[in-house]
Amino acid sequence: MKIATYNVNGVNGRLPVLLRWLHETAPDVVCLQELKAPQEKFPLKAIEDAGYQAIWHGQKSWNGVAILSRGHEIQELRRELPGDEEDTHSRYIEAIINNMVIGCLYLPNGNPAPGPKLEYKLGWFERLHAHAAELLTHDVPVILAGDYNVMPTELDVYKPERWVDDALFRPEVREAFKNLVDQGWTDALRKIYPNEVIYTFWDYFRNAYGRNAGLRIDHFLLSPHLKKRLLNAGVDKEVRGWEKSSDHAPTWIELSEE
DNA sequence: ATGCCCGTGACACACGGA
Repeated sequence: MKIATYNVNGVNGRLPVLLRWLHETAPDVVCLQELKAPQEKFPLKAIEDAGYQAIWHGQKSWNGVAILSRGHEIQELRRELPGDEEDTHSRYIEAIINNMVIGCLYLPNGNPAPGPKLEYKLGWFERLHAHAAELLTHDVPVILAGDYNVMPTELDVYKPERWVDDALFRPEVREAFKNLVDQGWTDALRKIYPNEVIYTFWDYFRNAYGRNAGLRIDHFLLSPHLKKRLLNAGVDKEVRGWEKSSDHAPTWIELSEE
C-alpha cells in the first residue's frame, strides 16, 4: 500500500500537475496540504474522475487539507486538531482507511520569529503532541503525515547555518519535533535513508531546485505497529521540475499488508 | 539585510509562504 503526502500550494492552480502525478504514480492514499481553496471550490469532480474518493477541509485563500483514497473507504474521524476552540485554521484532518488512522497535517510556518506566529506554531505543536500521545494509547496503526514545517536535523537543510534563527529550524522547534518522535514514532524517510541528503521542498527563489538547495520538511511519522511494515519511502523529486509545480515535491511510503 | 517566485483574491497590490 502506497501512501503519499503533497503540499500542493493551491489545489486549483495545481490541478494539472496533481492529476498527472496521480495518474503516473497511483498512490492508494494521498494527504494534501495548502489547498488554498474554500470548501465549495475543492475540485471534487476531477479528483473522482481520477479514481479517488476525498474528504477535505477547505479555507479561503490559506491552509486547507484533504485526504484522497483509491479503493478503500474513508471514515472521517475529525477535521480539526483538538485543544483550541479559537483556532480557525484548516490544518488537520483525520480518517480511518484500511484499518489505519491517517492524520493529515499542515503545521504552521511560524515566521517571522520570534513573535506571535512562532508562539502559534509552538502551541500547535503542543496540541499535536497531546493528540499524538492519545492516538498511541489505542493500539491501532497510525500515520501522521504532512507538512511539519520543521527540518529535524542539519542533514535536512542545504545550509544549516543560514537557518538557525528561522522558525523552521530554531532549536525549540526542532526540540518540539524530537519530543513528538520520542513518544515512539518512526520518521519513515529517515528510517529508509539514515544518512542520505533527501529533500522535499525547494524554494521558488534563486533557482533553488536547480542548485538542490532544499529542505526536508514533509514527514511521515509511523506508530510502532507500522515500523515493521515499512517497505520503502521516497520523494517524487522530478515533479518539482514540472511546469507550474508546487514548491514541495510529493513524498511517499510503501507499507506491507499486515 | 533584502528581494528573488508563487497562488489567492480581486483588479492593484497585499499577504502568506519557508
